[in-house]
Amino acid sequence: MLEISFVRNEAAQVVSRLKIKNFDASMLVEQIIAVDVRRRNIQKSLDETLAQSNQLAREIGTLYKQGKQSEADLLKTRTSELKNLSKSLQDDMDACSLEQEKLLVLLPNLPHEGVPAGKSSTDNEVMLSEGKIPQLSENALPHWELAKKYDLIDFECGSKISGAGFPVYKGKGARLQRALIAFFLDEAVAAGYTEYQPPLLVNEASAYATGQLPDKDGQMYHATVDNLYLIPTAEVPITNIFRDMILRSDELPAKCTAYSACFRREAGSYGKDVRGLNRLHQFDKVEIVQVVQPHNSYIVLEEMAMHVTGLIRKLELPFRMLKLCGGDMSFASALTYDMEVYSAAQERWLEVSSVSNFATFQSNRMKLRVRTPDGKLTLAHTLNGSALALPRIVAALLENHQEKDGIRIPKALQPYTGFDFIG
RNA sequence: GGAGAGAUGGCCGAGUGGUCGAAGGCGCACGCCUGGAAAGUGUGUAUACCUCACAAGGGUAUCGAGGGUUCGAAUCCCUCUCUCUCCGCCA
Repeated sequence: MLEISFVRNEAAQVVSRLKIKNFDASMLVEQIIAVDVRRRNIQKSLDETLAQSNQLAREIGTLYKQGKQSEADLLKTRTSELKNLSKSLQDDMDACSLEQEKLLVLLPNLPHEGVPAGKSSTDNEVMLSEGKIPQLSENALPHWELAKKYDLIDFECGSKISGAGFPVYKGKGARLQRALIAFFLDEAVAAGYTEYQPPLLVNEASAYATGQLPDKDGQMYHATVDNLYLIPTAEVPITNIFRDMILRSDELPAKCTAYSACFRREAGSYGKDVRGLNRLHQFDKVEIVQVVQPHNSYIVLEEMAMHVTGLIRKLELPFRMLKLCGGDMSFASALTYDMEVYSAAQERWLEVSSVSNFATFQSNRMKLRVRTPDGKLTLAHTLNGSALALPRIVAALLENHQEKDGIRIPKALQPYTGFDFIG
């Protein structure tokens, strides 16, 4: 959520910068400012009215103490009018604030200056492209066939137990999952992140703070009896650790990492994109999150992106790094890098990580602030990224490293799997 | 799930209707003291919004959240949330 003071003072800038995201904000900004003017006028009258009744109450108190009953009673007659007035003003004020908030959350985050214009994923900028795309033999298999052949993943069994999109990992397949999680966590800890184990179900306030609510309501599983949401990413509980906090500047950067299962309804997805591990309702992911001071958040974004590319490199997978164009960026992001690995048998790029700087967009919603050394309060910047999402990594690992009679495990992973070959 | 106790500022902790945004202590910041430090000592130390130059000054709100009683509530009443203790259940 953008700050109201910013929208008020920089309305033109808000509108022009959101054009990069193909978002026409002119009407919305106009409405917001109109409500803001109304709100401030109401507050002015409300404050005046309350000041009067406070003053009156003080006088009445003094008169009682002096034993001047009748004079006090006389003053009392004046209070009911003020009370009615302040009550109705308060109602107006509440309605106005609510409306303003409702409108304000409809505004996407402003894209960073470096974000290229564009409509869709085809307009993303390739920043980096690395690794050799393997030349597979004629009878190379896609990962879902490999998973079956080597008895690593049972999709049908998962369907029986839960439904499509809930695979059952088995034997070396299950061990590979555990190995990847441990590997990613160890790498993050080595890079200075503190490991967390967050709750997998969160309340409404948390889902709202990171922006899943209200806009992505239908994408989360909702346990309605207890009004809890299954997390779509560990970003939600981890970032919410810092909700309603004022941090000292020496407590930053706060670097957190967490493994979690992630749950996504993926409403509306279908077709070959969802085949095998490409898109699931439940999957595993290690997330990295940073809370930083505003001045260096973009440097930190680069650093986080490098951490992610380092992981992919160690897994010996061909990848590319994209800077997302305005049209392909998420609502809350100011700048996003996507990492894609090449899945050789499917002959397509798969997104395995998305690293974003949200600047103050999340911190404003969740009132996350830093006190700078000179005593001033300012909103912190939040960033996060997948490091990494497992399923597509597994897909690429199986497909790219397949050989005639099995699958080779990259060296970096071998200490974690305990085997170097799946055959 | 049943019974009880509680929730006050960064922390501890006073405060049962009146000028309380809140005593006192700790912590923190700055100053004095000191050769330097400790001790001592003085001052300051919540947040949001409005007014306004994001200054000073002023106003309003906030003592878990929401509602109510009252001229006036941290203090009384109601609802909810959370924490703790005991019992039950349980990986």
